[in-house]
Amino acid sequence: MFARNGFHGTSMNDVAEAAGVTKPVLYQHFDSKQDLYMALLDEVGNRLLTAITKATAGAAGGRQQTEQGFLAYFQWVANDHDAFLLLFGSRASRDEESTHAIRRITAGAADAIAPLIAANIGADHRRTLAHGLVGLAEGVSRRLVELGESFDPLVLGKQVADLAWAGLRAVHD
Amino acid sequence: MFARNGFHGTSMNDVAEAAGVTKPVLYQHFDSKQDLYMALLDEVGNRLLTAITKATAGAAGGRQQTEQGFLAYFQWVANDHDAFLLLFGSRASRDEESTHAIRRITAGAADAIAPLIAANIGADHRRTLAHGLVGLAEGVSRRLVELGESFDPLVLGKQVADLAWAGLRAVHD
DNA sequence: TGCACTTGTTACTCTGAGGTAACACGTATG
DNA sequence: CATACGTGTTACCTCAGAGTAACAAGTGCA
Repeated sequence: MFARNGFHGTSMNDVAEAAGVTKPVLYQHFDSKQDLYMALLDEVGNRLLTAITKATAGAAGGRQQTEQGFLAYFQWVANDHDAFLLLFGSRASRDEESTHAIRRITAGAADAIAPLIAANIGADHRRTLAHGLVGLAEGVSRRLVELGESFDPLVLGKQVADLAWAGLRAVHD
Repeated sequence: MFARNGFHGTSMNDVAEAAGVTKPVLYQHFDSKQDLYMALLDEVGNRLLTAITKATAGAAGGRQQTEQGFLAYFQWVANDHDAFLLLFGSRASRDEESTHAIRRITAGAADAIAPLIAANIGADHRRTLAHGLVGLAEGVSRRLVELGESFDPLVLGKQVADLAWAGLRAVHD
């Protein structure tokens, strides 16, 4: 519900009805709407980070890691469009608290990417580009998900990794 | 106000107060809060699109266009952080209508980028990568703006254009 | 001076939705 | 059978905030 209609577009009654219960039941498990939303963000975000971390850890060499990392990302998206929309969709409205939660996720993804970037540039420059590559995957995914198109993560991962890897080899201070 | 606190985090009283008037005055100019918000999105978005279009039109050759395009983007961001946050910040909550408005902007930016991509790939693949590059610039900017860091658009544009251009030369079907 | 018009303000209505109090129903336990 | 408890529901309270009605105050024109 949150993924598709946003935080403010989803009432606790909506959530309760979708869960097949009534509102007070929700409040037995979560202190507030915000609390429920945060739990959801954390859950979904951690799944993404875990997938990426595992994928890059299990690959040898920068190029392999790049491909596996993007592959894991796009598999995560393809596997659960709603999860992507919840974190990165345009409906995801955020207050102070959830903004931090999302920032933690993107920063985590960037941290996984940063080491892949040529070492002959400054740390700050590298972090900046790392966040750019996270945005690259996000931009690609948003278009496909919001248009409702299905896609092959294998193909997409390869295509985007090609661009990213070649780009990363070219950067310098 | 909308850029910093989001649509739902900003009341019409807030807007009115910031404008030095009272609420009914706003309703003499705009039919509804939504109407005001949409006018703002359109205004700001068109400024971005115009800047990019002009920049790429005035450049000769793909590489030049790439650099000038990203430069224009980052100049727009550096010049008005709030404008960026309004369209792409994490606080930007969006209903159906504003989502379309934003999509029009990103699609417009992608359209300006798409022709730069090597022609030996399918049109769909090209559009996908174009949206990815828009996301690239967005990801880079979001980090810098939300961290409140100031930056030099000239340097940043060059760095990102280097990555993008090298990446674009490497893509194939 | 007096009337119409523009432009603003104060003070109100009303609805959506978050959150809660009180109550009903099924099930283990003495 | 009766009591206590867990788990759910209905029905309510409350309040922020969008939108409006009624009213004040300055300004051009006869």
